[in-house]
Formats: sequence, C-alpha cells, structure tokens
Amino acid sequence: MLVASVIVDINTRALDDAFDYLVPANLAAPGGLEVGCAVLVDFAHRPAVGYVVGLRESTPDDDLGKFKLISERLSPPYFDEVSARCAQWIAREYCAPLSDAIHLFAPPGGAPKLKRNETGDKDWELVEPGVGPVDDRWVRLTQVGRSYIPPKTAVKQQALIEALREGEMRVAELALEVGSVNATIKALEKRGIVSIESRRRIRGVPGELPSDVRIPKLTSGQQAALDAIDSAMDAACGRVVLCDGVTGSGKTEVYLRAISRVLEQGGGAIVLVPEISLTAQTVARFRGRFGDQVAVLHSRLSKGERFDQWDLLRSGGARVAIGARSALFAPVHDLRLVIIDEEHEGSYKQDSSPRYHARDVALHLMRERGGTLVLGSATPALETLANCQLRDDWQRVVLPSRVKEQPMPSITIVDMTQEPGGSHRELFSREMVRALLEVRDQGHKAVMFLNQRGYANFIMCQDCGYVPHCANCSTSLTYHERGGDGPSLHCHHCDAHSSAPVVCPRCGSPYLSRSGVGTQRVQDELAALLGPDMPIIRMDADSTRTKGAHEKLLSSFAAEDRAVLLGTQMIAKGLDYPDVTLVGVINADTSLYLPDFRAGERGYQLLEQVSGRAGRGDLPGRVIIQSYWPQHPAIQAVAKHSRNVFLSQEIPLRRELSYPPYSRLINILLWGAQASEVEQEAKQLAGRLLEALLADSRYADVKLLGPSPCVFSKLKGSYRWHILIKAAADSQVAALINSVLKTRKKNGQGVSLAVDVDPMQLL
DNA sequence: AGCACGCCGACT
DNA sequence: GTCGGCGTGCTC
Repeated sequence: MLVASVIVDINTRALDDAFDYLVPANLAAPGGLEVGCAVLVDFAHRPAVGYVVGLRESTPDDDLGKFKLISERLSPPYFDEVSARCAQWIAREYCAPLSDAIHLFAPPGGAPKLKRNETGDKDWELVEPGVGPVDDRWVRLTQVGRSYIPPKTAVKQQALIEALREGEMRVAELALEVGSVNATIKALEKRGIVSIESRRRIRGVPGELPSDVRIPKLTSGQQAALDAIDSAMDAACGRVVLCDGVTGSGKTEVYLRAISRVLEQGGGAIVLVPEISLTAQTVARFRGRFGDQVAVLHSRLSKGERFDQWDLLRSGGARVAIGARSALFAPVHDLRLVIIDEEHEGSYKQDSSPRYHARDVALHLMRERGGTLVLGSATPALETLANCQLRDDWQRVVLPSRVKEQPMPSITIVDMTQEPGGSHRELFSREMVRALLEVRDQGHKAVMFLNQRGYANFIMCQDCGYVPHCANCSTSLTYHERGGDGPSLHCHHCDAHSSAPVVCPRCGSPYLSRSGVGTQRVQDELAALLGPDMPIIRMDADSTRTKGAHEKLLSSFAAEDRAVLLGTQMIAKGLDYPDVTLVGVINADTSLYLPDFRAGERGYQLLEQVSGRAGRGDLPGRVIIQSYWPQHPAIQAVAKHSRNVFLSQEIPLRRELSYPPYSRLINILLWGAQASEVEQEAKQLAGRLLEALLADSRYADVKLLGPSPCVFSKLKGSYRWHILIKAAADSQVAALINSVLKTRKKNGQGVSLAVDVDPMQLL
C-alpha cells in the first residue's frame, strides 16, 4: 500500500508532526498524488485540508488499521520533498506551528481552505482558492479568412477583419477598438473565417521588456567575487560567499553573472532584496539581462499578479525569482543559487509566525539542495562577519571601491557637549550651520538625517553626555516617569531597576534631560536658518503615507537646483542623489542608546549608509555628524572609515555578555488585555520552562531571564511581558520550548503568545 | 484547533 | 434517572 505523510492544516502547536494516510487506488497511479499536493482528509472526527510531505510504500511495522484513506486530491503539487522537509525544519527551529511553516510554500492566496459552515454545527465547507489562472480569448484570421471579403453592409465585420490583418488580438483588445464584438466573432468563427483560442494570461509582466543588455567589463574585485561564487557552486554543498562592498561597487553585476552561469547549467536562482529597494529600476536590471526568465514577487502586486508570477516559476516558465523575503519559498525548479542583497537588513526577519530569518533559512536550503548562498552588503551583519571568520565554508570577498573611483567623503564629528548654550543648546552646531549656509549660497544640495525614533526615552546628561546603563546587560536604562517610588530607571532585559538620579552620577550636573526631537521641529529650524529660497523636503513616515508620495518627494528633490532633504531612516538606503555635497546627521546618539544589544551595530550601519549618500557625483562630499558621545566606537568607526574600529570593541563585548553571535537568544512574548493575566501567565510559563531546563542536563548552560515587562510594556491596548532565553549558539533549546508549549494549558485564553527565535530586537 | 469523552451538579 | 456544564486528551 502507498502511504502518504500529511501535514494537516490546523493551526496549533499541539500538532507538531505529519500524519500517515493511505493513498486510495485511484490516486496511487503515477502522477496521481505527489509530494506537495493539497489533499482533503478526515482528521479527528472532522474534515481537514492537508499537504502531502512524503510518499512511501507501507512496511510491516505500519499499523495500517490505524490509517485512514485520503479523501480527495485538491491541487497540483506546490512544492517538492526538500521544501517539505525545510518547512518542518522551520517549524522546529522557530517554534512555529507546522501549518504556518507549510503555508510558506503554498501559492500566495491560492491554497484551498476549510471554513466552518454558519448553518450547521459540524458542517465544514471547502473554500477553493480565491485566485487562480485566468485565460484570455485570442482571435486570429484563418487561412480562409485572409481571402474573405465581407459584404459592404457588414460594417462590424469589415472593421474587425481590418484590425485582425495586423495579427492576432485578444477579444478584450478588439472590443476596445471596434466596440462590442462577441456576436460578430461567433458568427465568423462558425464560418471558419476566424479562430478563437483560449490562452493563459500571465499577470504582473510589463508589456515591454527592457532590452538593455550592455555587459560591462568586470573590475578585479568583481572578478574575485565571481571566482569565489563559481568555486562555491562547483563544490555544490551549501557554501556561502559574502560580497562585502559599498553601494556602487558593482555587486549587482556579480549577481547577474552568477545567475547567468546557473541558467546555463539549467538551474534556477532566487534573488532577495529588501522590499524598499525592490523598485522598477532593480527589476528592470534583471529583466534586461534575463528577459522573461525572471518572475517578480513583492507586496505591491495584486493577488492575481502574484499568483501568476508564482505559477510561472512552478511551471518552469521562469527560472529566476526576484523578490522580498517570502520569495525565498518560490517554486523555482532546480534551485542552486540564492542571493541575498543588503543581507544585514532587519526586514529579512519575519515578524509574524513563523518568525524565520531568510538568511538562515536560505543557508539551510542551500545545504539541503547542494547550492550556493551569496550575501551582499556594505555593512554585513556581525553574525555574518563572524561566520566568515570561523567557518571554512563561509568566504568573504571584498569589493574594494566604487566603480568610478570617487574619493571618500570627508567626515567631521562634532562633539555637541562642547557647543555653547548649556541645557538650551541649539539643534545645529556652529559647524553644521556654516556648512548649511554654504550649501545654500553655492546652490548645492544637502541631506539632513534625524535618526528619530520616538520611543528613545533615555536620560542623558546635557553637560557630559552620560547615559545610565544596566550593569548586567550593556544596554541603556529606560526612564520611567511614574512608578511606585517616583521616577526610576529600568532594565528590560533582566528587570533590574533603581530610582532615577536627580543629578548626573558622573559629573553632578543637574541638567538631565530626556531626549527626543522630531523631524517637524527640525524642518522649522531649517526654514528659519536658511530662509524662504531654500526648499526643504521632509521625508518620514508621516509625509510618505499616501501612495507614490515617496517617489514624488524624491523627484521634487531631484528637480530643485538647491534644496535640503530632511528625513529618517528611509532616506539612508540605497538611493543615489548625485549633487548632494553635504550630509548632516543631527543626532547620532539616539539609535546607539536604545535598550537593545544590537543598538550599536544598527547605529553603525545606519551612519555608514547615511555617510555614503554624500559626494556621489562630480562634487566632493562632506559629512557632519553631531553627537553627545563622539567616542562611541560606531561613530569613531565611521569617522575613520574603518569598520574594524567598531568591531574591535563590539565583538569582545558580545562575547563577554554572551550575545549573538556567541549565543542564541529566544524571546518569548506574551500579551493580552488584562495586565494581571499576562503577568501571571508569564510567571507560570517561566516557571515551567525553568523546571524543564533544570530537569535536563543538556540544557545546563541555558539561562532564563525574566519574566519581565517588555520595553513597550503596553502596545495597542495590550500589556506585554517577555521571557528571554540565552543558550549556546548551537543549542537545541527550541525543542524543549516546543515541548513545554505543546502542553500549555488553555486557561489564559486572553493571553497570546509568540516565540521569537533569534530576535532582531528585544523591545 | 476542534471534537469526544467523562465526570459532576441540577432539573423534568 | 437524564441533561448539560466544561476540564482533559487525542487526532494517522
């Protein structure tokens, strides 16, 4: 008997394995049922949709009496066996329900579901996929039709045949040109004058493919990167190549060549880019080289478009997928290469279940498939750099300079504590004011960056720049205005707290302030400083809320001959503004003091990216960074154009405090409307976890911190607590968490839970 | 998750 | 004596 291993599509942690079903005779023939098919099964006294993740002949060990028959096949195969195993790995690795993990590989919006029928108690209704393929009807003149001359009175026929002489057309197009045509076409078809054919329409493909296939000569850096990728691909065992180079060092050309080689060998490739840089230009670059071999997957597509692009890959019509995070699960045939551009970007971590990191999943997938993972960044993640150093199968290749040998911008650090004004200092330093006026007077452009994150509630001494830190956690302490005994300082990692100092513990100054200046205020101050002739374009989450506002603001900045672009993170990435001579960072410190172990790393990456915006044209660039703590390694590193300045301080710190990459973190979040319920649930769960940890000697080195309230202790009406687990980098502690959660009692139905393995932030 | 089973108290 | 409350546990 043929036995199918099936993951039932029921969203619960309690079902953490596939179930065996017998394949009925009518589906047992070759091509009947395959791995990846959606099926209908009986499961625990009710119908359920499931996904076949394995097929095998039964063995004498099987208790066939226990197995039920598969009721129905619901779809063609969505994925292969390797993908099925990958989904199971994701569920285990990220403590996610199996059904969430398997959904990653299902067509977007295109999988069948079971819904409860409103009419009856135990009635279930199968809901077919909301999207699917669509056909167009094409009309074309037949051989007979070519010589057919319609009667003079048949005006419609004449117009129709005239239009068709140019070639075949879609019925919809024809209707636009000639008016309603249905009856006429039918009549002509009957007489053999035209033929009508239904053909699949692929949505989401632009009509005209760009035909720019100029292939540039490679720099030596590019060649070295390509050589490394080539030998990794020859090894075919999941090796990783990091292309370490700034924007403009020609990484994309390296990607294109690598893909080209994979295609020559008959394989397929996936390119992941952050959603924000998935612009028409990026796509055009790939389409220009590989034409309709490329399928594009991103959130801006309609459901139908996304389905067609996905299906194009599944059918083998396209062999290269380019898209955001989720494109990693696209059904590319014979996948041998995954490229992750800007690999340090936080958007590669999914923030809902399954909370996977695309880089880690891609690595696993390439090992399984014997492919190659290529990472690209100007500011690689610390984990990635560490892996390149520690592992033989990770290789770092440096792409040294911008292709057009431009000089690096000059960088000035302004120590804001040395500025006059005491506790009422100006927003802009004297140096910044001078530079801004110069930009205005010479008719140039400036980019002003305010790393404003509204929640940065720390206290800082206005005289010496001191920020209180937690003794255990290497994170800044969060200022709490209210509390049992008045203002206090809390650490949200270990729940240590103390009352807030009234004067600076370091220099005794009474000027302790909470930080926080918005872009709005900066805009006003810039306007006051520079006068009405200098346009100031503000770009932040507020000013780009409407669709297309992003592009509109950028093109209006490009159109001015002098202007200031003021913005938050969103202006830091990728974009090229040729005539920018000044980049100003108003406050470099905000991101560095966030109560998060990655704050320094992110701050460094951000400053590095912002600095890269200066002097990308013929004019030399200049960067001014204002800071209250100019000694911070992240700022020093940017000033000295040296990543090592940052790493040499950050790496020992991470090691000492055992943070990634020297440990693995798992953050368990609990939230709910009732503060006391959440707290109680958190404490109970922490107790059960601790008990389980102590009972198993394999987890002797695992630390459990908390439970404690989250930094955002209340969000959208929910009270939030979390438990942090710190384990060895290769620890299998996820398995233990899974087993504890599997038996979690349902008493706190008002309390939701999420497990975040390898969290990007702990807020 | 959803459903059955089972063990309690309160009703025609 | 039976109806129905929900706590417990299983689902190929």
